[in-house]
Amino acid sequence: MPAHAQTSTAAVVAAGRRLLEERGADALTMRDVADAVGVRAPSLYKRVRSRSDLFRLVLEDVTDELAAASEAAAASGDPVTDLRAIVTGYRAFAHAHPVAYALLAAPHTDGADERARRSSAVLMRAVTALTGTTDALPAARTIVAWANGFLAMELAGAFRLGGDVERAWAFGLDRILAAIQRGDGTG
Amino acid sequence: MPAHAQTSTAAVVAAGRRLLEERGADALTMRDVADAVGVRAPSLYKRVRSRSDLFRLVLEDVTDELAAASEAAAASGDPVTDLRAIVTGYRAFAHAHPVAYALLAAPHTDGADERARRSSAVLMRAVTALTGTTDALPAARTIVAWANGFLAMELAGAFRLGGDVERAWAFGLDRILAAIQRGDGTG
DNA sequence: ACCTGAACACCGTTCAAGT
DNA sequence: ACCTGAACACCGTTCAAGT
Repeated sequence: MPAHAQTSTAAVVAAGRRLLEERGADALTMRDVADAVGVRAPSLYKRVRSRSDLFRLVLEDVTDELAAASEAAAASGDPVTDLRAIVTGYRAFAHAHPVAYALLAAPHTDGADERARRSSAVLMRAVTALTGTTDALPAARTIVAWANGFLAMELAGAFRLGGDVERAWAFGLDRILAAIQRGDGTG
Repeated sequence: MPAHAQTSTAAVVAAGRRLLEERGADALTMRDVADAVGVRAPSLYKRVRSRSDLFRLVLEDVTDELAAASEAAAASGDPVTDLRAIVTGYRAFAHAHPVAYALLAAPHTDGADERARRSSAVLMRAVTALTGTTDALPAARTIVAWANGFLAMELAGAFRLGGDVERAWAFGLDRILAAIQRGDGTG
């Protein structure tokens, strides 16, 4: 009589994501994930290929959720309003899931391209509406680089020395939104 | 007769940095560092408190070198020229030491503040000359966030999907330098 | 078909014993 | 004073054996 499945890939990924966020990347061990889903560590290998594969699945889950949030945020039809909503959504997501967000900047494994394309599609659409097609790609890379860099530094505590972090965020967002729409041919 | 020292903290840190850059963060093991300096792993604990302490020392070494490069790069006296030189220097450093640079964005331990202040002093001076004191802090955070974010994405391969990365870099740098000097009161 | 304990080759780290 | 081998408590992962 075949043994019944005690868990599922989805449950393993969910447990991994919870452990990652609550106790950090180093605490995401196969034994602790197994404990969380009620099996022994070797059984996890029926669900995931390896620990790094589990890590990849967890980050894909995070990416999917971030993409869905972006899609929901960009609903006004006005490109500047939508871009503000998308980027503000990034920040809210980063604050809600700091460990996972910080890891999204880590080197991608093969196969992450399609997901990256999807997660940036909403932003590309708003940027293209703002700048036209010629500047859209470098403009999108500018705003995403700034947002990711700012949030990475914020999550890492690099702004602890003082000053007003909220003002720095508003300043950067205002200036960059204004800067990418100037069609002065420097791009 | 006391045993003679076979290595030094400097040699341990240098070996750790070499291993980190050549084989990645996971390959920086105490046993491999010990091999590289000609002792056994337990002897390393006479030089560093722990593996994470060694990691911190390695990243401080990297930070010092980056700060020195920035100081050397900012020599023209013109703030825009200096800022371009500093940020271009960040990129050259990131390309030369990709593993270490990617780790500089990681969460800081206590005591890293003074080093962070030193490494950003040159940039703060150029930004202040460009924007005046009122906007200097948010303006500096905007350009550093963009540069760090861009380089993190570049090193992570996030730009593999196509387009001209060099153009995106030039576009972002041009637009941000122009944007932070506009004194329009939005900051 | 999935689950398990035992085992393997690793880790970081400690410590008593050597010189 | 520093170095060492042995040992400890962990890892990820494999695998034969159970149901």
